[in-house]
Amino acid sequence: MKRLLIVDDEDKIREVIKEYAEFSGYVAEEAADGMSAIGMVKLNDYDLIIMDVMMPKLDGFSAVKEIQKIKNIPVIMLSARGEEYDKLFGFELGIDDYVVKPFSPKELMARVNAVLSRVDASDKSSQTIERFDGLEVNFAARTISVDGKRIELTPKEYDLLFYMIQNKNIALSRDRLLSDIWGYDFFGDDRTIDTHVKNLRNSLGPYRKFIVTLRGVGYKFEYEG
Amino acid sequence: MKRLLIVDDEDKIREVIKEYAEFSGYVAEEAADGMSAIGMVKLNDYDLIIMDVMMPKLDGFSAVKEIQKIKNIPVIMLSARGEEYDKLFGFELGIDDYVVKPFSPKELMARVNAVLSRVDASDKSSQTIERFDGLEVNFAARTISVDGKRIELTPKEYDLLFYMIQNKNIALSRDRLLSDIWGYDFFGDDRTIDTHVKNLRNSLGPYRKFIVTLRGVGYKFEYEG
DNA sequence: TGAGAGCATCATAATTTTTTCAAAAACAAT
DNA sequence: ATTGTTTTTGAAAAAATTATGATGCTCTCA
Repeated sequence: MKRLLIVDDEDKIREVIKEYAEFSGYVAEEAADGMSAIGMVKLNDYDLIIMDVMMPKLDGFSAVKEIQKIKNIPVIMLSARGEEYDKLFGFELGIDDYVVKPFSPKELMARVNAVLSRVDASDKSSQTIERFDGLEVNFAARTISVDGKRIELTPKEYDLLFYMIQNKNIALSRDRLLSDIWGYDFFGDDRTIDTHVKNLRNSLGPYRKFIVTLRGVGYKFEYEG
Repeated sequence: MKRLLIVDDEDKIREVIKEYAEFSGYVAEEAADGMSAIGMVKLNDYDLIIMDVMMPKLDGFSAVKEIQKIKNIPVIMLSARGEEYDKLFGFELGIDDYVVKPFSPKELMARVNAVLSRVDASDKSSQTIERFDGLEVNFAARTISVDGKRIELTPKEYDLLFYMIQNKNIALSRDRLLSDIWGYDFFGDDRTIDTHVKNLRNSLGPYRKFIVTLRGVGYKFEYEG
């Protein structure tokens, strides 16, 4: 569950955003000015801050500046139409996106989702590595390693391996492999697959054994674990 | 190892300061006037600048003003006794301390230590610098340096590099790069990316190796550390 | 308004990958 | 064991992809 901090001096706007944010599955807290936003950031952990530019006491940019000294939190700035800001200036402050008022809550949430997923994606912990004995496959990084050693594959080898793993322990006919990996419009020889399987097996070294030949049918990635 | 830049038009004074600075464990470089100081700041990264007020070509205050536009570096000003300056004016420029000539090198170094430790302490949390071997990337300042040397990138190169780093170790398809960096409404050639990757690689010198080509897919910033 | 920077595009060179094909090997059934 | 069928393999041709260098366009700044 992600927590958002909404900073705007207009109660109504905060309300609208908060409501839609909660509807979208976020937990939302509010601050009415930059000063109290800073205080709240010190006390709590937020995943993202939505911050208005124009506010009494402490404007949005200054608040962001202070906040970034405390914690590194993604920020989306709200600015009124006609207010011109130097995007570069924003970048320096670590601002992730701008949304111009008036905006639709839906659009704002789309931006929130986008920023958060971007952050998540770069978070190492979300890297899904699958392990099959000494064979490690990292889909996101598009890498594999065999007994701890990085192995480079050709594009088709990756495609083939990834596809077979995603369908592990399932018999895969040549037809199916061809149409799913090569595309329905592939115009070539059945036996092309055999060659790629051969190459892939060679690349996998000892773990070639996971790729099983199904005579008369095709192949299968077999692993029970 | 901290690097100092000593800016003074009098050779003798520079010499004395440099000697004592190195004795105190700093790396010290020299500039004889404001102009060349600016040039050196552009090229290299310094942790602190010791700057004389009275200098030919470009006085100390003006030089600091320019330098602060480029990088945020702590400054200690040297001024002759009798020269009256508005301290507030100095504060606005981000000057951290004043030392009045004639000074003892020991006193000056004490001030240097004080300023640097103050900066270190306060800056820890806001440091958005990432290091990849000899490649330093400062997201906030939108600067990079290669083996300690400041490198200028074009806007697109920054965008590309920053995006790739934020998604390091993740395979990035050309589609994704295009839509996330150029924008979903970019209606251009895939191969445009290749050209920018080429430029970026050239800018990164030895660290071009971090940008890996993923044949049939796109690129990836690869760094394990 | 002229110089320079940055960018998109393109043609070509350099490189890698894919496909093809035929011989050898493996297999399954008689 | 023999035979017909299917798979594996190695090598070479063909195709695809990427790197690079050059070009012209646009925008900015002096």
